[in-house]
Order: sequence, then C-alpha cells, then structure tokens
Amino acid sequence: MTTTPSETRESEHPVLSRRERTRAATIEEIKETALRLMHEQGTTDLRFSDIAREMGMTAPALYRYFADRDELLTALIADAYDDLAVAVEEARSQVPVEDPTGRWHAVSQAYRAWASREPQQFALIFGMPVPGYVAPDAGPTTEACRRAIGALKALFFEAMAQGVLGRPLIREVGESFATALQEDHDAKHADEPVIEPETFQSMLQCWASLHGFTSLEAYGHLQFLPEEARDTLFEANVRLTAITAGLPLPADPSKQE
Amino acid sequence: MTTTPSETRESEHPVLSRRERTRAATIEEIKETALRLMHEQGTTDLRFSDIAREMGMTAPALYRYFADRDELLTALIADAYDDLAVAVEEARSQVPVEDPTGRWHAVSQAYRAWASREPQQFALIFGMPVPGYVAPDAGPTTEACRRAIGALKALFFEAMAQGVLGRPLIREVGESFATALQEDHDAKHADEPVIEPETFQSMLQCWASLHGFTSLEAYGHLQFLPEEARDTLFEANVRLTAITAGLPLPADPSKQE
DNA sequence: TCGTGTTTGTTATGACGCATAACTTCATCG
DNA sequence: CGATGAAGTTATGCGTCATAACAAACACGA
Repeated sequence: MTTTPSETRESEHPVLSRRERTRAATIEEIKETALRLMHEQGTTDLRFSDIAREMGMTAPALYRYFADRDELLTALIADAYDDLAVAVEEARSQVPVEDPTGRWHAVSQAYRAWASREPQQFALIFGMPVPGYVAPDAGPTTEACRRAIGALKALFFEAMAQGVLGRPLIREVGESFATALQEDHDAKHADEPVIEPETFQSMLQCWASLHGFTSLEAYGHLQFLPEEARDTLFEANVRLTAITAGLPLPADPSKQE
Repeated sequence: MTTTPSETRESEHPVLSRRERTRAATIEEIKETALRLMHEQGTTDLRFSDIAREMGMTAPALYRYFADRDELLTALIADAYDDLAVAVEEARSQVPVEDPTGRWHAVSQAYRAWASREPQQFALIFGMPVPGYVAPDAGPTTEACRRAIGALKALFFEAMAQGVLGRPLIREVGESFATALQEDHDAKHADEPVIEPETFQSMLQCWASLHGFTSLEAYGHLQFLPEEARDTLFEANVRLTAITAGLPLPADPSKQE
C-alpha cells in the first residue's frame, strides 16, 4: 500500500501555493460534476465530454487533471469508500458506547441510507467492475472493504469489552476461518484486542445480511414491496441479525426506531 | 453446460421452416459468443465488433438479429434469469420434499455456485443497470425477481404444508408488509395456499442474507478470506438462516455438508 | 517593468464503436 | 425458372476517448 503515486489527498496545507489550490479546486469540481451526472443519468457511466461541457470546458482539458477515464474512476471509487466510511462511522458515534445494539442499528441505517441516497457510488464500490475499468491492483478493493467493516468491528469490540456480547447462534467455526482471522489481526491491527473467531464470523454474517438487503433495495429489486414494507423488513432484519450475533437486547425499548 | 440449445422457451411452434431454424441458431450463437466474451473479459461490457469478428462476420450483420445493443442485453438478461431459475429449481428438486432444510441448503448452494460460476450474468441480473442500458419498463426486473425467489417460496410452502415449519425468530410484521403480501398473492398466485406474513418476511430475510454473501463473494469483496474460510462461512450462514426462519433441524446430522 | 518558463486551456486529428444506408448474394417458394 | 426477400457486405455519419500541436494566462526573478 501507500503507493498511490498521483494521490494528493487530504495532505495538510503546509505550503499551498495559489496554483495548487485552484488546481485542487478544479479536481474537486470535476469529481463533483462527474458524480452529479452519474446521479442524474442513473448509471456509473461517465463521459469526459459531458463533464467538460457541464463545466464550461472542452474535453481534452480534463486530461490535465486525470490521465484517463480509469484514473478519474479510481478517484471516485476512493472517495466513495471515504464517504461510506465517514457516514457509517459518524452514525456509530452518535449512539452511546454502552448500547452496542443501538450502534448496530445506527450503523445499519447509515449503510442503507447511504446506498439509497447514492446508489451509483454504492455500485462503484460493491458492484461489478465498470466496463473498461481495471482495478490498479488487488489493494484498494480489499483495503476499502476492510474500512467499510471497520465500524462493525469496532462495534463488536466495544460490546465484547463491556462483557455484554452474548455468544452467537452459530458457534462452530471452520479452522481455516480462525487462521484467516489470526493473520488479519497480525497484519493490520496488532494493537487491537483479539476477537473471537465465532464473533468475527457472526459479524461477517451481520454484514452479509445487511449488504444483501441494501443492495437488493438500492438496485430496485425490492420495488414490489412498498417503501413502508421495506422499512419494516429492514428493521426486522437488523433486529434479527443483532439477536443471532449475540448483541444484547436494548434496555430501553422506546429507543427502537 | 448452460447452453440449452435451440429452444428453452417457445417449444410451442413445432413447425419451423429451415430459415427460421438457422435464424434461431444464429441468434443463439450471438448470445453464446457475447456471454463467452463477457466471461473472458470479466465485464458486462460487450462490443458488436468483437462478437461479429469472433463469429467471422461483420458488425452490421448483427443488426439483422438485434435492433441495438440494448436489445441484445435485454435478451441476455432474460436468459440469465432463466439460467438462475433453472439452476435453483433443479437443485431444489434433487432433495426430497420431506427435508425442507436440505432443500434450503441445496437452493442456497446452487445460488452461490451459479453466481460464482457466472459473475457476469449475476451482475446483469442483480447489478446496476449497465451503462447505456435502460430497462424496457419496470416489468422484467420485478418479474424476474419473483422468479428468482420462486423456488424459495415453494420451499417454504412445502415445509408449511408438512407442518414442520416452526415460527421464525422475528414475528412482528409491519401491516403494510402484510397488505403487500396479500396483493402479491391475489395478483399472481391465487391458486397457491396463503403464506403467513411472518413466514414471507423471514423468507425474504433468508434471501437477503444469501444474496449478500453471494454478491460480496462474486464481486471479490471476500477475497481477504481464503476459499476454505468462505466455504465454512457460507455453510454457517445457511444454517443460521434456516434456524432463524424456523426451518426444522435436519433429522440426519450426517447429511450436513 | 519585462522576459522566460510553466500551467492551463484551446483546436486539430486519429482511432474506434454504434448505428444506418445502399448494395450484393443467394436461398426459398410460387 | 424467376421473383422475392432474407442475410451479408462495404460505405458513411456521428460521438467518444485520447493525443498532439498550439495559444493564452500566470508566476517569478533579474
């Protein structure tokens, strides 16, 4: 990792020349315009000509900022990962740490709401590779995948640390699963507490269930249900996963919904 | 496999002139070539020029068979729905009806295996609309969605008919959910037995969980786990959903995996 | 203040894919 | 056998990606 040669993300502004600032602003405007167009057209497709026209420029000018379409797409994907991670993390922090189940609700709702609000960005992250786009390498995908479930992990850590995390419904864990978890822990989170394999497994199942509902809904495959029915289905899903994962029942029932 | 030569749908017309037969064969070859190219390139993208060259033709010739790219794409999507429905239905029928949980296992594995084997077709069905493609109308999507869960429905019907279907973990059902179910029943399956709202809800959650795992894996977002770990995670997921849905525990434990 | 080199934009151009039009070939059927 | 029409071709127009060549604006030191 740490490659990203063209990446000049959120570096501090120690010495930000005027030119660098306007350039960064233009890059930002390009990405925003691209997102807006994707949103309007309802696809993950993007045309340099459209973006340029929308900005009052000509298409070749964009090549001063992005080497090709793939590079712009890569930047958009990275931003989407950021967006989702921020949304989820912020939702988590809004609920007191003493209520892990409440945090799970908040995280789930944020995940679903973000996907419904920005289905194109959701598709950029979790969908099939966009035609013509090849991931720089295996890095960003798996990395961002880890970030996406980072809030989930933290949530289970907290519950475990408080001793309120029950045992999940499914406790048998494949041995390769345990070793994979061990490697993951050694590689990236050596300072964090160890997580039980069975907890990790049930966490992934929470994620899978949440993601399944979310992607089905985001892509319109649940439209045979009215929105209200989808809401109750989602709510039930969240409660169900909380139970199966051993998350404690919320002490105050009025805080539901 | 998955070729299903000549006729999959309209076996109604036995009298086919020679011309009509060769035409149908060409259409079939076009679709197969398109699928093969998508599979080779790993995207849902397709170029008429590539298909034609692969078939020893020129691109404009394809317009004798498909009005435009969208029409070919639509045909491929319809075929993909067929393929998935057939695969799932056949897996279901391989397990005796007295074992609903076994059938759930079979259906789940077929769903997952099909998605892993044909991620492009999976993406065609369940992914974001392909750039440039607009669904003819809301019809095929929701219709095919119903077909995809047809086997699931049947499975729960059978369990219910045998009286072996327990109550799901989550029993509260939103009222709009119940009405939506009622409409669905009235509209399309008036001859089938009535399904309990809570059963329908837990069935949808089974599907969401299965779909979540499947799509995450098919798009490579679980590659941080070795294949063996994914297998055990999947197996656990299927067992978990069976329990939460009230499906009976299999009588013979040796049949597990 | 001016001059030089960089940055940022433009127009011009080439390659490619979708799609249509016009033409050619050939099988089918009266 | 000959008319008909289906199936294939080449030729063409349009739009997009991408590069090249050129022009204007800007930064900055002498």
